[in-house]
Amino acid sequence: MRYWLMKSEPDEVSFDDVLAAPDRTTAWFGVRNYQARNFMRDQMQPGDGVLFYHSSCAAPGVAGIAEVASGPYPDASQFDPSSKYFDAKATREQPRWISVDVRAVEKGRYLPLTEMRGVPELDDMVLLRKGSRLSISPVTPGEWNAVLRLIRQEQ
DNA sequence: GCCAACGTTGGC
DNA sequence: GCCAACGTTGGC
Repeated sequence: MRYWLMKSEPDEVSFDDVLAAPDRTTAWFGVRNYQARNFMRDQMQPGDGVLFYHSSCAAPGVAGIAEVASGPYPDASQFDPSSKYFDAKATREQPRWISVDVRAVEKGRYLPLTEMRGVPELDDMVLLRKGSRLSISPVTPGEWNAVLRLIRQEQ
């Protein structure tokens, strides 16, 4: 069992959107970075823990807890010419990009990035490293436990 | 809107 | 295979 942090722009897909979706599950599409793709393809397993992170918004932070809910499969948006994620070099026979399904599990207190930066257990988090832009990054068990403790704190 | 940091592209 | 130019990410 591994742990991950996955970034989503809440204007596109927010944690509440996933909570409201059928089976609280959504396809994670639009990843167009090879390192992030390889994490999904090679390392993610159904049941892995996911920190659902809101990026590119007024107050970036962890919006909820989710889990990986499928194995990898081709990202449909790469084949759709009307999608901004269309990739002319991808074919059905040779897909380039993949998705996994993600299921919302628990919504706690919103944990802002600004607060995360002050938490000693999170000092080495990939997310917090200078210049880190990965949309999917690994989370250690220690980091996972620290984040869960924080989001379950009373407000 | 700015801009640092990083990834990708393409000429050579 | 190098690397400059360009594009993107994402916090601020």
